[in-house]
Amino acid sequence: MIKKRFSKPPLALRGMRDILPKEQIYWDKIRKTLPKVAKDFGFKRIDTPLLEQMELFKRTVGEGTDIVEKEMYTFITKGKEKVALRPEFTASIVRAFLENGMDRWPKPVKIYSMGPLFRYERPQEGRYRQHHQLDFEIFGRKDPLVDAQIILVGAYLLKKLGITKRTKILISSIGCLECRKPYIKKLVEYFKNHKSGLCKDCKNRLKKNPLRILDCKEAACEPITNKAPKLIDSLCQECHNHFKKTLSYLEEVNLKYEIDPSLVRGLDYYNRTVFEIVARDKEGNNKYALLGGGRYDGLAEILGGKQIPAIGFGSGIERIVTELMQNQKKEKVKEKKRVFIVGFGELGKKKAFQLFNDLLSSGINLRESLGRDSIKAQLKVADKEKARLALIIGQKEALDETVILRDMQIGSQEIIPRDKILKQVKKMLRK
RNA sequence: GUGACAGUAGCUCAGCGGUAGAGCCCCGGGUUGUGGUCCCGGUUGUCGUGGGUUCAAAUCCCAUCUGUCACCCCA
Repeated sequence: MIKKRFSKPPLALRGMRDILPKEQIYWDKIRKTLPKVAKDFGFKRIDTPLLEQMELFKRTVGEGTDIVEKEMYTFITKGKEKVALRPEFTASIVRAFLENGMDRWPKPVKIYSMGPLFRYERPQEGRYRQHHQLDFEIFGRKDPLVDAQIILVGAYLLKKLGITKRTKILISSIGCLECRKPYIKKLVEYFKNHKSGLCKDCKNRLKKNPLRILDCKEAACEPITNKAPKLIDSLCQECHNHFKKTLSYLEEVNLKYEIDPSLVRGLDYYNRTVFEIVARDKEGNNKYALLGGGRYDGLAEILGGKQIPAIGFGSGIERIVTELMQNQKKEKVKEKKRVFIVGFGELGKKKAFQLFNDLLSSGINLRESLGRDSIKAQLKVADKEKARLALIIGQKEALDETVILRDMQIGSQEIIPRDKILKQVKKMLRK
């Protein structure tokens, strides 16, 4: 018979990975923290389908862009419908918002979600085709206090996760369409005048995506981008005030921020406040964004609803996990007080199995390896599992209704009557 | 989508035309029923996949897939 190992089929699963138990402990921490943070701020959970009509994202992202044409995970179903694996949360959530009449809910409507997102990209570290994000959105309020509040949610979340140390809040405003259009004209003009000094990519961006030039990392471009007109300085009066107020609210809750005019959102539906919380390395350089978001007052309208002001952020879970793993020294201190059950011989195994069952709801952290025969092999596993105590039952103990209680640290042991064992174990563990 | 490099045991890797290897992990044992150290033994591979060159390919060539890095892009 030919043994053929089943492995991930090629092509279709490029950029997909398995998340193993070792990493899951950090995911658990996020899964546990998220609802608590949500509750503290009054956010309710929503889950939307992984699949949406391709049209939804085409409309929100804008047709003809790289995002739609080469980076969206799209396919055609048996029923010949064009669908896309969701590339982001916001569009799906706004769709759900409109479809479920949430604009009639008491405002503000605060919802959060967490789950996989997909992009059809060439994978590299930290950029998988399936990745995961958590997401917070507030609908129905255009007050700048809400802008500050959503940033506070992000900062609070990171704090609860224990990764405040090397983070920084970056904030900017990209204004509204009215301030942006003339600004982009001005910007393009400026870059055209300095075109010779720009790097090759930026010359390209000049036509396609002039805003991106602003955060080009090429040394050659830096002096030019530094002196480029800033969107922040071209805001209309209303947007300017909104930004000022947002900043002052941040100060009220002691959030330190840095204004970063190079913050750009790739999508048109964003307006006014944009922000990121970035992780920094030991030297203080920005490594990558842990979360990022912004205001999108126009998105609901794009999807055929009425105008609904909204703001939110998303956060890449893989990156948070990376951060958590780096702080891991602190995490793993807690050593579990484990109790290991050993049974051997036919009768001993039976009684040990029974003891295991009896202790299940006692709150004791139990382990066993009763599938092994020898007492030696079982104690070996007990040692590997760092058990504090071992409860041993062989033929003799089974008949006498007793249990050997062995202290794995000292190596001492005593014989305890079966009906006193729970009490004795608890007593020993308290020490 | 473009370019560079890589893929050999569960993991880290050596071998680079002539019988497929090491360390770690895993499993078992070191006489009656006791772990950590030590000692002994064992399992594991279509050498990523397909084709070609050759008497002979893990080794050379081509294609392909996957990964890593950089670019494009970054919701």
